[in-house]
Amino acid sequence: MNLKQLAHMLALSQTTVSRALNGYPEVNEETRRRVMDAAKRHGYRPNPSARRLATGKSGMIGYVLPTGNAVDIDPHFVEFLSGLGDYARSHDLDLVLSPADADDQETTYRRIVANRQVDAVYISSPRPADSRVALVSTLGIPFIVHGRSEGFDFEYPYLDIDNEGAFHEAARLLVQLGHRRLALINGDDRETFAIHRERGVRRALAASGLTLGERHVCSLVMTEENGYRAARRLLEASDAPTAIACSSLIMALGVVRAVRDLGLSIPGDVSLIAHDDVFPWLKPENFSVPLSTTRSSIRLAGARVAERLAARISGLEEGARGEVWPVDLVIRGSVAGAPA
Amino acid sequence: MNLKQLAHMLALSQTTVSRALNGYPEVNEETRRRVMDAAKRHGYRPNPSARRLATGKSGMIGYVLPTGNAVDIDPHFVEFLSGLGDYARSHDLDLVLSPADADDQETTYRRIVANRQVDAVYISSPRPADSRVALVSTLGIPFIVHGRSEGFDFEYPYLDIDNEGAFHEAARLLVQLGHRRLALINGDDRETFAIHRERGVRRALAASGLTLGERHVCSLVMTEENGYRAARRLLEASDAPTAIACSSLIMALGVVRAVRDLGLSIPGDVSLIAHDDVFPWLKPENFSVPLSTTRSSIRLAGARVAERLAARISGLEEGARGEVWPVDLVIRGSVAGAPA
DNA sequence: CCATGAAGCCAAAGCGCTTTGGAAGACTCT
DNA sequence: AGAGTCTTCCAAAGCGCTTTGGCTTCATGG
Repeated sequence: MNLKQLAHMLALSQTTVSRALNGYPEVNEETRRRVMDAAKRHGYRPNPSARRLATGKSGMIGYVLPTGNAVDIDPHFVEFLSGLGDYARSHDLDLVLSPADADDQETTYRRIVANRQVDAVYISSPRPADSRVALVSTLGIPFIVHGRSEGFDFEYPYLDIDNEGAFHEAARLLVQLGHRRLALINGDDRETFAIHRERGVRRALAASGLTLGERHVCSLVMTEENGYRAARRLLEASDAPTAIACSSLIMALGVVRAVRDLGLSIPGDVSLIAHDDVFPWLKPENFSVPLSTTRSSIRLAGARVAERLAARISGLEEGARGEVWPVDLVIRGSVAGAPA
Repeated sequence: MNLKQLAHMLALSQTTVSRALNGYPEVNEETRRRVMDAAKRHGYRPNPSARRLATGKSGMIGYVLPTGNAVDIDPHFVEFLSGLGDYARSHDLDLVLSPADADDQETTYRRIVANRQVDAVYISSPRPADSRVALVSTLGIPFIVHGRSEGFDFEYPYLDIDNEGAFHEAARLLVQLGHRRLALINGDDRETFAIHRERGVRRALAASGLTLGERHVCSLVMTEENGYRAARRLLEASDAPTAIACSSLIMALGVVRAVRDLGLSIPGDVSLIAHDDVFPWLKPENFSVPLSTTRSSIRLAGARVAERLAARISGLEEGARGEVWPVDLVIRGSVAGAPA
C-alpha cells in the first residue's frame, strides 16, 4: 500500500493525502479525518526511503563507531545505549552505527553528513580540542557531545557530568578524614573527563596545601588489570598513598585485588572511592568492602542525549547549550580516617 | 556532484555512467575507465537514499534492540559489536539499531523488513522456539542467529559455540578430579545457551553415574550480585558442592566474593570454572586465583556473523547452514582435586 | 455586482538513482 | 551484398514521497 493507491482509493490527490497525513493546514479537517482513518485501516506507512529522498530527513541518529583490531569499545557504551535506545524507541528514531577506522573518523563523518544518512549525531569520549567536534560543527548537522571538549573558540552543545566537582568532593572528603597522600587512578588522560577529574582532585588538595605527587597519578585504559597494576605500583612505593580515587568500578576491582594481594585492607590501610556509572551487573555496594562512589547514571545521560538530539532535529532546541549534571557522592565502607 | 552532472560533464548518459560505475558488462572498458576516473577525481558518491529507493537495497544490517526501563542490554553486546563493526567497516556496511519494546519486537521486525530499511538482520540471545526466528524466517530477509533456537520444523542459519560440549568438558574434568557434588551457576535458562550448558554438565555427570541436584543448579541474570547470592546459597547448604561451573566471568566475580566471605578457598574448598567470552577489561588469568575457563571470543563471533550476513546479502551464502564453534578449555589455578 | 482573499484541492515537477527497451554502428558469416 | 549478431550507448520510465504553483469555489466587503 503506497501513497498513490491510498489516494486513488480515497479519490483524492497524492498531494492532499500527503498533506493530511503530515498535518499541513491547507486541508479540510473532515478530509483529514477520512484520510487518517483510511491510512490506519489499511496500515499505510510512508516508505522511508522515498520520504528520505524527497526531504533529506532520515529519522535516524548516527554514531561513528571507532573500530579496529586493537580498538576496544568501552563497556560503558552499552549502558549509554540502553538509555538512548529507550528514548529513541518512544520517538520512532533508529540509531545507525557507522563503523570507522579509529584513526580516520573524519571520512565517515563527512560521508554520513553528505549523504544525509542521519539527522543528527552524537559524539562520545571527547578529548580537548577534539577534531570531531570541530568537524561536525562546520558540517552543520545537529549534534550533541556526550562529555566535553575544550579549547575551541566556539561554543557547542554538550551534556556532561561534573567530573571535576565530583572528584573535588571525593578528594575533599578524604582530606577531611586526615589523608595526606592521595593517589588518582584515572582513565586515559587524553580524554577530557580524566583531565577534569584530575583537576578536581588537585584543587581539593591545593585547598589544604597538599599536592598530587607526580607518581601518584596514573592514567590508563580502564580495565581491571590496569587498576591492579596501578594500585600495586602505588602501594608498594615508599610514599604509598593512604587513599585512592579511582575512575571506574572496573578498575576498582583491580585495586581491591591489589590491596588484598599486598596484605593490606580497605579502609584500614587504604581508603578508596571510585566513580560509578551505574551498571546493572556490577554494583559498588556489593564490593567485599562496600565502595564509596561518585555516582552518575550513564544510562540517564543516554536518554537525555537522545531527547536533546530529537529536540534539535525538530528545531525545538537551538544554540550551543551546555548541560552539566551534578554527581552524587555516596559514602560507604571503603573510606575511613587516615591510618596513624 | 550527482549522477546527472557527472554524466553531462562526460558527455555520456546517466545510464552509461551508472553502469560503468556499477561494473555492468555492456560498457566499453575505455569508457569505464574514463568514468571511474572522473568519478574519483570529482569525489562522486552515489546518493544512498536515491539508490535505495531505486534498488530497495540499503547497505545496512539491522538489529532489533530490546529496550525498556527494566531491560538491560547485555554487556557482551559491546564485544560482539566490536567484531561486527570491524568487519562491517571494511565492507562499507552500516549497522542500524532499531530500539523496540522488549515485549513487542515483532512490530519492529515487520517494519524494518517492510520498509526495506536493512538488507539483513541478526538475532541474538535466542530462546527455544524463538518467535523472532520464525518471524524473520517467514519475512524472507537474510538473517543469521547468533546462538541457537530449537524446536522448529525448519532449518535456519546460525552461528553458535558448542556450549554443551564446553560445559561437558568442564564438568568431566571436575569429575575426573574426584568431585562428586557439582553445581552450575547458569544464565537465564529461558535462553538456549543456558539450556545447552546445563545439558553438558548433566551429561558429564551421568557418564559417571552422578547427577546435578535440583538445588545445585541456579539460573539467573548474569550479574555479579546474582553470582554472589547463588554461590552463597550453594555453599552454605549442608550438601555444598565442591566444584562450581559458572556461566560468566561477571558472575564468577560474585562467586569468588562469596567463597571468600564464607572463609573458604579456591581451589582448596571449591573448584571453579567459568565461561569466558573474552573481555578486554576483565581477564580470568587476573582473578585472585587464576580462573579456569571455557573460552570463546564473542568478538570473533561478531566478525563472523557480519561476514556471513554480507555473504548472504550478496547471494554468496545460501541455505540454512548452522556453524558451531568449538570452545577452548583453559586450565588455571582455580581447579584442583576434590577435598577429602 | 465585482473585486478580493481565504480555503481546499490538484497536477506535475522534483529528489538521484537504476533499469528497461531500444537503436546505431561495427562486425561476422554466408 | 544482405542478414544476423555483438557491442556500446541512450532516452525515458520508474522507485514513492514532498512540495511548488496554480485552479476552483465560496464567502466577504465596498
